[in-house]
Amino acid sequence: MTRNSQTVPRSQRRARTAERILAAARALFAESGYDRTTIRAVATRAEVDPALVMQHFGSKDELFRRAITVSSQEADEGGQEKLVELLLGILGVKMGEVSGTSLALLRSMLTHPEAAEQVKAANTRQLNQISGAIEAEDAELRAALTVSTLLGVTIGRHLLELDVLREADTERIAELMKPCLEALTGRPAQS
Amino acid sequence: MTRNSQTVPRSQRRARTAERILAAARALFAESGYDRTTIRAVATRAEVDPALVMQHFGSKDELFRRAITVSSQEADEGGQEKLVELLLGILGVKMGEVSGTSLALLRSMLTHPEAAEQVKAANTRQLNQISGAIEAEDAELRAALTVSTLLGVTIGRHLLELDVLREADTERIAELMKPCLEALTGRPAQS
DNA sequence: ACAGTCACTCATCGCATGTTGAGCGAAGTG
DNA sequence: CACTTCGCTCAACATGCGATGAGTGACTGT
Repeated sequence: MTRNSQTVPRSQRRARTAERILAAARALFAESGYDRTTIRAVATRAEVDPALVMQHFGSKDELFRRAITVSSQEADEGGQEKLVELLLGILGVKMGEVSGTSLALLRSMLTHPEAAEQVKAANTRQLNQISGAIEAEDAELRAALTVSTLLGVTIGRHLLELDVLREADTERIAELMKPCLEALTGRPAQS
Repeated sequence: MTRNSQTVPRSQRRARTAERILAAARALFAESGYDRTTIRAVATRAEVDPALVMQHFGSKDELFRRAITVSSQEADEGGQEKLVELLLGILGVKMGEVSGTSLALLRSMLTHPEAAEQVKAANTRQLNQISGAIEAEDAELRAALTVSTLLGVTIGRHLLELDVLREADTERIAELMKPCLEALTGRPAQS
């Protein structure tokens, strides 16, 4: 009668509550960031004792690490399309349905050192991918500006929740951003 | 022999230490954000007792409020130039020498509710100023995207401190961003 | 059915933080 | 010089946090 009073193997039950805790953690980290999210709050949301969270993840930092770690398959998906299409894809991924994992990460990137590292690493990855496809000079700088630009839009839309951006249609945003990105990348795929 | 062992009037002396505390607070808030900045740390940096900080500002929240409040003259400067020039001006202001006040505000905007409100308010102000000058349809949306874009670059450069952006010359960045902004605003001042 | 395992809870600790009030000593005032 | 004012410090409190370790009861395999 603890929670899942079904015939579920013990190991699987444990794995499920672990996932439930992780989901609660992701949600709260995404809402309030690292510092303002307490283990107690995560436990409450997961309908579990705070101590259990510790038993599962060892420490708050480790919980956070697990919460913001993208499944590395999720990270590397998205093939080798044309540049701007790729960028709009990033925009789409980041805007259409940004994963709770990403939001948790982004929310804390300005205040939690490791989150910042993680974001910088992700940026570097995208940057390399993009800059290789830019023919113009200053390819790296252009790529960095491009990524930052997209980051800004994502922040405005999902973290700050600026009304105008939140209400706007994803496709319309992508449409408006396209020439902007083309300009930054040296217009590889002009309309 | 406390600190300024000169013939300084008492009121002025108090005002000076208040300013010293405020400066320390701004620096720390800009470095670490609201939650990770402790009153004790501010006091230490200002070479002052923690209790004195309370006596001056009443609470940590009030200290933060004072630390992130732009002097309202500083906010409204920058005349009515042509649109893209204005934007590049914002870029310049935000990039060349971003004030500690702004950095303190920006650093906490994702985790501190009031900081978020403040940023959104500032964004709305800029948004109105910009959208009025855009002739294309979706003026508001375009303006919001423009502001978010600049926000992203500022974050990447000064908060995340992405290497490529930090090392880049301000003018070069402005130069690269110009066509991008023109595209977003409907190219009002084409080269 | 019995013993052991294991997911989970309870009570509690240590610590850092924001905040407070009493007190000190130098600057100001008559 | 007496007396007050006031900028400032010291010691302490209350709270909420992450973290710990002993305990409990249900599930498991034999």
